[in-house]
Amino acid sequence: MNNNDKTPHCDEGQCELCNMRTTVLFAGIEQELLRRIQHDIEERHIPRGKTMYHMGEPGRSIFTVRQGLVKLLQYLPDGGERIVRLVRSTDVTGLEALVGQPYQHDAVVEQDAVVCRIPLDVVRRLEGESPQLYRELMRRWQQALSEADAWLTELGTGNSRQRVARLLLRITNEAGDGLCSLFSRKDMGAMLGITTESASRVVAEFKRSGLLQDGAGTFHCDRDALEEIASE
Amino acid sequence: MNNNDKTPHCDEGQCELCNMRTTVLFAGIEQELLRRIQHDIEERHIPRGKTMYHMGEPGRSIFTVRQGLVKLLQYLPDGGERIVRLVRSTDVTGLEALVGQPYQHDAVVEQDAVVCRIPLDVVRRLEGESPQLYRELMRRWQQALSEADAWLTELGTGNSRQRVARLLLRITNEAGDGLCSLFSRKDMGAMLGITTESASRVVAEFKRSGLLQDGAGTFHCDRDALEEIASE
DNA sequence: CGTGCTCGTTGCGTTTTTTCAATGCATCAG
DNA sequence: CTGATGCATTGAAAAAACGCAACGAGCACG
Repeated sequence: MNNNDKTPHCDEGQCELCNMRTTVLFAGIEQELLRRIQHDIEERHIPRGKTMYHMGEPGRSIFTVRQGLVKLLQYLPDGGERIVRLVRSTDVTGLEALVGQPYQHDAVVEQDAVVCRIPLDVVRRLEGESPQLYRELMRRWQQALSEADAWLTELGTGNSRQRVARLLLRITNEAGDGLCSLFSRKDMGAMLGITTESASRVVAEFKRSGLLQDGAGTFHCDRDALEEIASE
Repeated sequence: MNNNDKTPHCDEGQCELCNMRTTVLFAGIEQELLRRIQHDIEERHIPRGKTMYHMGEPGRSIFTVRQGLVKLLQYLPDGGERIVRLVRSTDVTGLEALVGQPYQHDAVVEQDAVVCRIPLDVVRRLEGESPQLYRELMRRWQQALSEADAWLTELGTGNSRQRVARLLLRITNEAGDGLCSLFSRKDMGAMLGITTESASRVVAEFKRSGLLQDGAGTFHCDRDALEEIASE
């Protein structure tokens, strides 16, 4: 169904050579162990708009994101959708599969992504041999939980100007230069619990007042001014 | 500082006899193992209003809740507070301690609680001997995460009538009889991201229209009507 | 080149929520 | 008993957000 770009195993570099080896899930796993499982790990290049997995589907794999950005969606009784989390480089998603649950979200690629799909039974095999992995999994879980809490506290409270400001601060957080690429107004609304129009109005206002400067695909944020708004 | 009611070890029943043994964290742990650690597990009776642990404190224990209800609080830049999750019977909280993080919330008792405090090193000892425990911990983590997502999707979206209705459905969920004890309007507001007054207005309206019937401390909810409102 | 489509923006009237203030009720200490 | 305190409720005006519609820019497609 998804005719994504698949490769049977990492071809840009074996897992043991993977540039993210020290930061991602398998940090601390012995090379020897890693070599044995790398053929079962499938690297996928997934373009914007594609769905990695669907809510309710039985979870047979977990995914580490190497590049790009993935949004996790849940749905309201009335059909509206809400983005509950963003998954980016070095994050893991689909962890619910590990405890036998179906996927809890639709995972939709927001920026072209490269992910590694790790089948459940591979994780199981590793678990048995490397208690390190447990520690690493727990860290990921806690990270997701922290993210969820922050999402609720920062992005789900206050008026729409504050929410948009906090969102902008959050997505420019990593790079200190205040640069970021913007989400669609619809997505912003779904993240902040406001309407598309409200998101648009605030963004437009920020642009007009120079807080947000357009620049070839990416924007530049006046972080100081935004922090002012975010915490007033 | 907290002069809570402490007992050095479970006195109402040893852990191996604990009535919740099959449902809580140690489900599946061998009796023999359990016997060796039970003296390090401290049962606490904590009255309403007390704080189990504070945000930012180094996490040295995790807690299983046996009775009562605990709310997890986070704070906004402007000083406002937000309730991000509720912890109740058979739930575990303070898991962030397991990955070396300070507590992420203030944990405040909402209904008189009985909790078991499990020091980190006890968990560590068990981890080494019983891989079962990992499975169980992951389940808890996932549960907290699901709860956080649902909180965001259900309680953080829609107008105040819908939010209150969903909250009521949620807290009457377990018992099918539609009975529940109500939170203060302030807490409801902090859970739903609305003001105390808005929460009060909606509750008062529900009472007037018979959706919510007062009855000696607890209330009775018309779940059908509430579902109607929640999903309109 | 025109057509249809999506998306961001903006206007405008309506609805919802907030904010500030006042009132009533219960509890508790002295 | 009495005054203080905390909490729920309610009113009224102001502020914020929504819902709907219109418009224009950009883009793919035939």
